[in-house]
Amino acid sequence: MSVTTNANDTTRAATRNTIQRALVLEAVRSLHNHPTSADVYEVVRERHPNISRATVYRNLGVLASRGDVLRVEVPNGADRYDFFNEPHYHALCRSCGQVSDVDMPYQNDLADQVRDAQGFAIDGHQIIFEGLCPSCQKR
Amino acid sequence: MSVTTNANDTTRAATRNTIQRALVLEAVRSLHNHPTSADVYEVVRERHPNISRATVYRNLGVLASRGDVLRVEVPNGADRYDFFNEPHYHALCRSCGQVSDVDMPYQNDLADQVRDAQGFAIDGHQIIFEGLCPSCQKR
DNA sequence: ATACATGCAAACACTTTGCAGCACA
DNA sequence: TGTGCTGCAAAGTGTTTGCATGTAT
Repeated sequence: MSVTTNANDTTRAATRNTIQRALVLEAVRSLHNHPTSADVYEVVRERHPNISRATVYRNLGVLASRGDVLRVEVPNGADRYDFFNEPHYHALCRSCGQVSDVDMPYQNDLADQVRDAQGFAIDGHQIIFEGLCPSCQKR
Repeated sequence: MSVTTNANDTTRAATRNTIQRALVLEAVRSLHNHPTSADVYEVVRERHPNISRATVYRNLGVLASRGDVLRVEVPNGADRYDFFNEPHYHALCRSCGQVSDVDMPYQNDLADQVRDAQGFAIDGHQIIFEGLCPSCQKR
């Protein structure tokens, strides 16, 4: 019987483990400050100078859709990435745009408090706290 | 005594009431679907064809900072504007990007539940519910 | 009269995409 | 050995800015 490739493994799409992808993942895991794609690019480039921005963007996308990293979509700013993958909330600095994790219980039943969502089928939420980060408070 | 302009009125910066600004405000007030700047531009252009995008952007900024309209900064999408200026929450359609108001009590004391915000001075928050809008549910 | 506002175009920040060649499985 | 991935460049989207001119007050 000729089984072509690995027809049994339907759990994950065929993806390749390239050096670039591994370096991108490693960079996000090592940077605990919600790096932007530009931050990741700079770090990866130290070890792999020829990598292109497009590859970083593409791999951040792949890793995020796999759940290996968390994409934090910041209003009016570059996306940021988080090595921490449990659902949680973020604080955004109004002044410098820095993002931090916020330690607060996850509100699993928040949508229950919604009285009317104009017919939307709500399946998730995010909370972004706004304020000033420690260093911007001092200025 | 020569009082130059209106030196007594220190409450508001000197702004001019231009046709363009009035039309932008009117457009946001008439569009109850959280228009983007592009939507506003299109509407204003019907009556004032020569208006430039830059003027629309500048006026939306002025009106938002005055509090005449509410700017809704959507992650990964164009800013949207709301004629409704009380604090409230929004729902974002994952599929088409449409934004709707959500009827839910405003959580004035939400920040009290934060155990640790890494030293951030939190002064506000936003909640964005995510899901599918009515028309995208049917597809 | 003067300074804020406009229109235009260019620049900007961030991200995606088309394509030819490369390399992992 | 094939197709997923890469690097490059170009294009795309949304927004801001420099500058000369215009206009509300």
